[in-house]
Amino acid sequence: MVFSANLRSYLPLGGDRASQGIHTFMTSEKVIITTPIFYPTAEPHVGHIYSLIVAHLLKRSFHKKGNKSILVSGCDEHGEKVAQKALEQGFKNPQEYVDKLSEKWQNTFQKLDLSPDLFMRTTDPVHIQFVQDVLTHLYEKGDIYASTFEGDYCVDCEAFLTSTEMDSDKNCLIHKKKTEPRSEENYYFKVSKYIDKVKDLIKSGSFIMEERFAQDALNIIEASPKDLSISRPISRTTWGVPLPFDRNHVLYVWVDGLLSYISKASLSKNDAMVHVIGKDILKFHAIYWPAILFALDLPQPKIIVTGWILNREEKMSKSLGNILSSEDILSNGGIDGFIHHTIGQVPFGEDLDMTISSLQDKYQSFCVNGLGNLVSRVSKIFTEHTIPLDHDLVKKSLDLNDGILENGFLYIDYLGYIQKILRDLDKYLTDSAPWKQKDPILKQEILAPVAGALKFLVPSLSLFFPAAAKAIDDNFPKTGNTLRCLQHLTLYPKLIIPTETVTAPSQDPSKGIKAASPKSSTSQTITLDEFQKIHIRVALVTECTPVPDSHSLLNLKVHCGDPEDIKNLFSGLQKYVDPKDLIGKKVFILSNLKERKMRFGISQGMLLCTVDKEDRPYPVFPHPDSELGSLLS
RNA sequence: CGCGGGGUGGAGAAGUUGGUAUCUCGUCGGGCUCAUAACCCGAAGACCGCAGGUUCAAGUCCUGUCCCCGCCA
Repeated sequence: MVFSANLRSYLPLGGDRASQGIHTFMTSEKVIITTPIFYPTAEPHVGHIYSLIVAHLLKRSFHKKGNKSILVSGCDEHGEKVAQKALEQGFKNPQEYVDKLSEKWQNTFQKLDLSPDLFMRTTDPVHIQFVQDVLTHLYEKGDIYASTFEGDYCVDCEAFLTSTEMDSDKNCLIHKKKTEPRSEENYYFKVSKYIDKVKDLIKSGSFIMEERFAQDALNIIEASPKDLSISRPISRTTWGVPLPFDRNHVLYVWVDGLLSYISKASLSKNDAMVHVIGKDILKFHAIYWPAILFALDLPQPKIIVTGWILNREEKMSKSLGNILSSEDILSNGGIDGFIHHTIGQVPFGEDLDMTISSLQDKYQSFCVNGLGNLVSRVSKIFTEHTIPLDHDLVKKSLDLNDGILENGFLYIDYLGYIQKILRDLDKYLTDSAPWKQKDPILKQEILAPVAGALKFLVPSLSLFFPAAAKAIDDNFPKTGNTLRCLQHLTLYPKLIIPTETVTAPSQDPSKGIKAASPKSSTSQTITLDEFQKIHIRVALVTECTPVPDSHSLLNLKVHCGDPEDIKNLFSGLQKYVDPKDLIGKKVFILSNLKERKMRFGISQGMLLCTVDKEDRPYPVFPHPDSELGSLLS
């Protein structure tokens, strides 16, 4: 792919063509990293969180390379629509409304542990003063002029319509009403004065990450009006920053929003800037924003365009009801699974599919079964040893931190490489079988390189999973060449999925289901037919003994009314139930479960239990009068 | 013919300058029992959208064609 080389040229990961981009950052006083500022009336969803994740990842990368940085995110609180919503919701004034909303956004970020260094609100007096200073400056410079806009206005939309929003007779497609020609006085920013500079910037290749978006941007320039309308008359809305030179107008929200990147983070000539944006807002960041920065004689940013997160291949939108929220992330494994799902799955700029079950999947396979389980098995038996730094596994981990990051790895590759090392460690453990080793010294020697490798992976891991990395680091304290292990560490709890997924949703070939709303996908329904395939019967326990060599299993012999037809069952109840208490009891078993060979024998069914808060199992007992063999129905 | 992206095992994706089709998940079989029902090994499964062409050789280059998606506030 073309963009790979391009991407390397300015990400802090380094690479062949790194010189220009990296140089900018390495010599800069600080790097301002931004996400888009969000529209507060929306519910925070995975798309917003994706851009925050990328921004945080960049910040940690810059930090690793020794750059100072400040992460800016926030809410875009002005504009006609916000004012309108505030009114609808019965707020006295828009300010009260946005106060409430932005608090909600800040709380969400905090809950996800993704708070920015600077949470911008465009209603902040400092920001407003800055914006007005900028406007005054541009006005005095002659870059802003007044002009009359003529167009087709729909009274019900309260907006000028474009040709696609009207039929051939200039009727509004939404309201089916004739539009009226209207003219409105507006102020314009002279984009045209700087457009050649902007084009050159785009063509330089060090501005926008992927060539295809650069090409997009150039196409958009050709198709756009020469100058940008930056004001709205107060007859339409008063909820915005007043133009300092004409109090009958307020500033267009987009300009207000763009300036929030620097109004409090204070961009100086020696600073650098990276904007993480979605591809839908390319126009403002790739054309108007650089033009404004040129006009202000400030340094130009780099732009990282992220793709969309799609749910069943539809762009997420409220109307489709297929938005995955921050709550969905938290209740399906949390942020680390999400990070692996996004950063580890597609390069920046590509779209990716995400559903509740894919979120669960990523969390379960990478976090729980991968990293979490590895840490668990090592920390269970490892106590204390010197680290052999010459071991291959340890060397790989060290290399990853010292060299490979500088060597043109993309994040997606980098994360993949970490995963590869984790697999190597699992394989090493299986092959060298330290649990078979009776001599504690030799056992420690086998385990030492794995613990060491984990320890040295910490800086790499912390790029992506700072909390988990810290937990590992703390659990394996190092003094001199000695590594200790404090406790058996469970990094990621196993995901408890509230309802049984009877059929794997990912296999579902029906394409009609578009709105995989959180609600419907957590309470998946099955048909009666499907339920009737499940045979849950009353059975009598005839024998019950602990399984030798097992610390958790009980071996049960049961029958469903015919004493000749004995079924062999295993159940992990040893720690919780006295075997004698079960003998002679009626229980529920899943009787048509496929036979499965286990280490201790053949399992021909499943004893049904429920669990308490601690996951402690309790067998379920039928009514004493229940007939043996009768079906639960 | 508006611009752009895409069609590769059941799912999601790699596949730079043409040279043995790769990875993750899932499925099946085996191993292991330290670990969170986990981990390790192996296997099955792809007419690379379709049709032509260039070439000793095409997922990759060319032409045509069908389908999906985004943008044109």
